Amino acid sequence: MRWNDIKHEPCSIARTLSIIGDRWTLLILRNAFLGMRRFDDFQRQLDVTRHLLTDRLNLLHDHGILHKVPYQERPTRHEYRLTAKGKELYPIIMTLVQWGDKWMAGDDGPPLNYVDRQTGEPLRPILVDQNSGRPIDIHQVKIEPGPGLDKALEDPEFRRRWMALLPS
Amino acid sequence: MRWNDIKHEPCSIARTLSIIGDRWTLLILRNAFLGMRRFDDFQRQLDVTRHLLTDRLNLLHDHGILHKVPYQERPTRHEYRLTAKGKELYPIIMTLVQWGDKWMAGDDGPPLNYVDRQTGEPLRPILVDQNSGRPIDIHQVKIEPGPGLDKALEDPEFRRRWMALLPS
DNA sequence: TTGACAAGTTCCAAAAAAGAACTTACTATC
DNA sequence: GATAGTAAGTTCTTTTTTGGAACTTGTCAA
Repeated sequence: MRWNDIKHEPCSIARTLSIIGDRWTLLILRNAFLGMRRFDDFQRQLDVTRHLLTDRLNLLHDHGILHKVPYQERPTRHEYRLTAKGKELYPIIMTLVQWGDKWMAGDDGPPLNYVDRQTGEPLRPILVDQNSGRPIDIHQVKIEPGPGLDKALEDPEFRRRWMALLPS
Repeated sequence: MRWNDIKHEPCSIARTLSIIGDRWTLLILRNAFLGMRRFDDFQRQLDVTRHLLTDRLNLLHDHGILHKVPYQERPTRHEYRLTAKGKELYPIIMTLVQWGDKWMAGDDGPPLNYVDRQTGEPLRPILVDQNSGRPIDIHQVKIEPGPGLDKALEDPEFRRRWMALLPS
């Protein structure tokens, strides 16, 4: 499968990764969540080529994850800010942080602490089910066909590849 | 910055992405979380080259995210199973699913439903703070220097790039 | 008028991924 | 015991993506 095809996969993970699943986009978003807004700041922090950065910022803009707010005319310069859609990526960032803090921090411990702005207490993010309030446990989760599946499975190619994974 | 350098960044997100941040690894893990274990099954489902798949499975194995369990001798064949460390990536997968279900599902709705195995109720994952039980809100989170930061900032190169982002 | 800057764009070289054929170490079958 | 089949790779070549450096545009500032 080509990378450019995965946005058509009948899978929310694949579709999400088709936008943010490349090497740099989540790091751009990390910086955005830390308050960064300007092209040059991203460029200096990430030390990637302007070419690549232009491409990724435009991609995030095209997908409505960042929007451009002019901060100067003649020439027009934009800030890149998170949209509501973009801000909802925060749980993804936080779960990445949490796993990294636990498994990738060196002997010195994690480089940044995430604390509650009001209480100053360290945050311990945990994924729970909104209905029951119980932590989501992998063994507790069951996959069922959803409304968007039937259409996708009309394509025999998809059926061939997905059959093994799908709930019967 | 080169991709191969990001594992040395003083940032848990960057370090985590140095393992799972490429185009295919999270899709491999998605399949693993759906119960997939064998090389050929991954290969058929993802339709990537064996070369790439070998590389990624070895990488996940090297990092202790998958472990190999022989299911046959002569020749030895292995199953790739999630370790405890690997299973803890589940919240990342679930938050990706959730964002994708909301923002990337077509008109037909999401392709798969995630339900509670016991009750059959749809799961609504939400990230909360384990202490307070309150949903993690981006405006509620404050970044503070952590124990691993000082060592990293001894490198003037890191300081140059990170200064703008760090809490004062 | 000259220099600098922000945000790109163009061009070329280097790295990564794709595709196909080949290899190894078996098992099963005729 | 020759032949075919299979799982998991490996090697080789082509294509795609990324990186690096130089160039462009529109503007401000000295």
